[in-house]
Amino acid sequence: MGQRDTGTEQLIKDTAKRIFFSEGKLHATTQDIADAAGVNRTLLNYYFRSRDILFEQVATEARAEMSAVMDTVFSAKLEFKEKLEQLITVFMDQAMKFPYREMYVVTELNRGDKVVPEEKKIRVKAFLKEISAEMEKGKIKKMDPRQFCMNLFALMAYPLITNCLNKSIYNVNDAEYLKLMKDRKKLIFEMIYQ
Amino acid sequence: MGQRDTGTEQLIKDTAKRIFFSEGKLHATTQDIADAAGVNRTLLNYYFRSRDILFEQVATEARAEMSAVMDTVFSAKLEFKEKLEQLITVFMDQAMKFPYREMYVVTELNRGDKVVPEEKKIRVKAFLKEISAEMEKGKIKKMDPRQFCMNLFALMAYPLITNCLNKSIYNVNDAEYLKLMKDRKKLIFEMIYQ
DNA sequence: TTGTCGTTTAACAAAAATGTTAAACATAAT
DNA sequence: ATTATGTTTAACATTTTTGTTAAACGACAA
Repeated sequence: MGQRDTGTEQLIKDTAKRIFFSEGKLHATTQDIADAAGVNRTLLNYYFRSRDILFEQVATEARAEMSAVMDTVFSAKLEFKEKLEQLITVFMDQAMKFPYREMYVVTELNRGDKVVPEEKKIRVKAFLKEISAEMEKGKIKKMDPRQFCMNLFALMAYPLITNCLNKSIYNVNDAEYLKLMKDRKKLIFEMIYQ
Repeated sequence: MGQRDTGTEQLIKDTAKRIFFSEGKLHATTQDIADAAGVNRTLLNYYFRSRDILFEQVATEARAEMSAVMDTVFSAKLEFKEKLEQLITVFMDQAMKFPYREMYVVTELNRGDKVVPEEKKIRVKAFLKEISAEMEKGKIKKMDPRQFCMNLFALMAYPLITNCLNKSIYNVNDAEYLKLMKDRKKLIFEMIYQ
């Protein structure tokens, strides 16, 4: 029995993710993706049956990837401070590769009336508790731990999404921008942890 | 000569903006917009000639609106502290009305290879200088003033964009979410200004 | 009232995007 | 070499989205 697996299915998904998550071309068509992958568009239907299925699969995997990355950090047996440092490193590296990934998930949610699956909340809840504990210790400023979380992810993700605007407004080139983003890792940590 | 102006042109633009900027339906078609506005789709072509022209006009006006709001604050004759408070109030109110406005601009930029117009940078530059001055005074933590700006706008804009995700992750309803967002105004100020 | 002119509509046309089919191709097993 | 089976392609069909046209409508002025 010939189980050939030429890797085309994966290539298509990876290309779609690159276009959506890295290049931020949220309006890309199946033809755009096929062209970028260097394959016949029919293959998208062959492997995924329909555009909607492909797009949703991409969105589902995006959510899973984000969760996976976060969960490795969340469940690590580390002191809060170290955990936070690692979270920033890991998340920022991801966000620099795929700045628009969350945006894709959000816009796909706004498109239909899909509901985000009721998973992982447990991990988040545990992390929120760790944050509260750290506030009690006076290590971080007291506030609603959810606000702390939102602050953290906002500081990491947003500047990368608005890349093109920032470059224009602040007059920075690609290299300089990359440096600014790298510096942010340390900066963010110092900002939210005293 | 009959200059009637039934307000339809404005209605169409306002509806498009609502769908794009408030509801975050970045994939909306001309038909979607016409339906939402309760007008015949032909009118979109009558008033704007083509979809692309309408969409670009919406994007252009979005940039102008954002600039206008910011400029009123930037050019206000206020002490830095008061200016900052006002900026947060004004921007957050806007962001709560149109959470996806910047996203629309960004995705429209990513779509083609448009360049963002070389305007307003002067105002921003002046504001960056004010920030530097305030750092010298020890009022805010020393850092690249561009980082300070990015922090500020990230903290304000991001949680609203990821609304649907946050509600799910943090298990909050609409009312609670609204309160969290309102509280952020004060919280953000206290976070970046000592 | 009648004609003018901006507005709106429905019907039609064109273009763009997606989906389907059958056949060609390639590789591994027989 | 032949067969079986998964892969790829081109041609075609369908659906969706966008654009055009001519006619209907409605307020206003002459």
